[in-house]
Amino acid sequence: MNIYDVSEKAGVSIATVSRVINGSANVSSKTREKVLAVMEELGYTPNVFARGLGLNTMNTIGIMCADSSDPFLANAVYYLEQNLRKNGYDSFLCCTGYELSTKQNYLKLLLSKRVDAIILVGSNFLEAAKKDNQYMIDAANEVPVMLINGYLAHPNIYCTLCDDYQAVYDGTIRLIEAGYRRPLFLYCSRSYSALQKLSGFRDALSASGLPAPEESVCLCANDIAQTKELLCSLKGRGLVFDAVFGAEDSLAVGAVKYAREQGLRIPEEFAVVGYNNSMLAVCSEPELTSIDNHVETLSITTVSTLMRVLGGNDVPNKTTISNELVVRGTARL
Amino acid sequence: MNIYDVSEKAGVSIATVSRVINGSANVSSKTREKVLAVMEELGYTPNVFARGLGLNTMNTIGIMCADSSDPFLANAVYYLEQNLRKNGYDSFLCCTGYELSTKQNYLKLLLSKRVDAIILVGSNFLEAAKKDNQYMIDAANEVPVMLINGYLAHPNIYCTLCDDYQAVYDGTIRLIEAGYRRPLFLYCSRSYSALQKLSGFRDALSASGLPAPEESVCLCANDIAQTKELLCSLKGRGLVFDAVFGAEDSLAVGAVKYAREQGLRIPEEFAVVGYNNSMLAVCSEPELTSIDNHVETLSITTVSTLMRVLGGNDVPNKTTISNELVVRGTARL
DNA sequence: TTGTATGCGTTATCAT
DNA sequence: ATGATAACGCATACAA
Repeated sequence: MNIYDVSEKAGVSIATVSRVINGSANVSSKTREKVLAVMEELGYTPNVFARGLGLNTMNTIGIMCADSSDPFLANAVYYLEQNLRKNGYDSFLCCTGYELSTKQNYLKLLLSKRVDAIILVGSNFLEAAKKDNQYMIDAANEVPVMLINGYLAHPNIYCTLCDDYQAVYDGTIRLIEAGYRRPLFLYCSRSYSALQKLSGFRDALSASGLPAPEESVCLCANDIAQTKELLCSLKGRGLVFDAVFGAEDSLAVGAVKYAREQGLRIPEEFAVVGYNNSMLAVCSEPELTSIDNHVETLSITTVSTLMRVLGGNDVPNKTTISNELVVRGTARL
Repeated sequence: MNIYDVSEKAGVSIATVSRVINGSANVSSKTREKVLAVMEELGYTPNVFARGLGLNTMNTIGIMCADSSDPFLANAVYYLEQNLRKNGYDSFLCCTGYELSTKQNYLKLLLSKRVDAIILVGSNFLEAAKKDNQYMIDAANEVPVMLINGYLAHPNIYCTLCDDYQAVYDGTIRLIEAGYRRPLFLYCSRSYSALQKLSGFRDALSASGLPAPEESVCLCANDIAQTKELLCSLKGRGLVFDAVFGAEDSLAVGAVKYAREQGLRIPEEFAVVGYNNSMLAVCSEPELTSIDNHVETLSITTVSTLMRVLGGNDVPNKTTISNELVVRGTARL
């Protein structure tokens, strides 16, 4: 079943059938209807490979994310897929894990599949060492590369980020102003985004004239139970803190569990702020005060930016979305 | 940059280059190495479209799920993608939403992309009306269709499910034996899986000789806060219940919040059991006793079954995985 | 408005 | 073991 079958049955040439398929104006409406009728009758579908061979595109976007079961990434993937489809693009999904070499391989693989663009979701794609980001630059030489929550200045790389630095800075200031003088910052990755948050926290301490000892920030595992244990042991070792700002909601939930175990009243004696405003925030008891980074907006913006890029428009390389502090029970700010 | 460039530079014909690419045995090792060297030097990558045109496949599997941000589905998608890739297949992701016509369209779209098989994740793809499942049967006439958590008896449709009926049946029995004589079942969808769970609950009540009035099961929204409200209003209307079995963890969390608001002690006065053993389970306070449906096993089994099908093996149409009750704080069973 | 002929980059068949 | 050449199904430049 191919274009020849249709053309034969419709009594026209394959060129005409092709024109109908591609909505060319140069077809008489009578011919068009005849052809459409035959296509319908035969249940004809153009062969995407033959089509791709000529056009060298299959209207497909490669999406890479480290782990699509992470709630933030899962949401992003969902919104991306939906919006890409609205624009007539399909999505090739790649869950790369967190290892550099794997990411590099998968990116090459996507390119070899002739995707029209690549979207990298999550700041974990940005490596600390500059040369380790070369693979993204190489990719950008072939197709547009979109970064969600990461920033890399290079032609044909377009970044959409939420202002993590500012969000944590502002949130920390509000914690301090609310009377929590010894906030502790927890994070669980050295990604671009995590480091931004970290800076925001440190700068807020400085700006408030509070001491910012090394112990006021702590790297930990992205796990509720382990976070609780960590906090217990920190407390056991004499560290004093009256609030926890988690770089992820899961860390914040761990802090809530810690407070409960220690018999600390939330939010009177102990405050907790999370990040992402995920389902965990409303699951927690009390519910988490958390920063919403507007995943949906982030995703929609990325797609619309990409569409403009593919349309040949001139587009800014960096778009920043502001976050929002959602106040709930763990911190009345 | 194509196969001709390579053949020219290597001083062989394109046929030989093609043989090298495809690992044909009929190439002298000397020639092979020469060609490989040239390919490496030129950074040559075969054109997937031309390849697809000849082979009529691109080693791609279509994955459909209603909403990749649902934790259960997100996990499944993640494991599927990983395992498919291990087997040399790429994944086309489609988030279809819950509307029938949309699902039908997306399935057709995947077929038109010439995927080698389709995996439908989640029992929400099975409609109550038999004729509404015809679209899957149509698809099965073209490529293997894999169902995760759904059952449809038809050639070329392969189902992998966890035994939801048995899991809920057993769990309910254990609740009753532990002394909770008035369990309430909450569910939030009419999917195949949800109905299985419902039957399990009802049968457990009967088997225990307990009355099973219509009010002992309740359809509600998949939302923590709304579930809590619903339970409060049920209680207000005089319904008596001392345990809640939620068809999803989120419903169970809602029940925990309800108990807290009512001042009921968990698990002494009030027990809660969830389903999926998701992150919500350990986030909740107390942590949820929940049924683990082994998403990873489910996904791995699906992929390995698919590989056997694609390999031309004879494969059973239905594989059932048993679940496991994970006991935590909300019900000491 | 319509048809003819060619190219797209492979794989596969057939010779050699 | 290797090479020449015909599909594969479509889009498109060009001709009519």
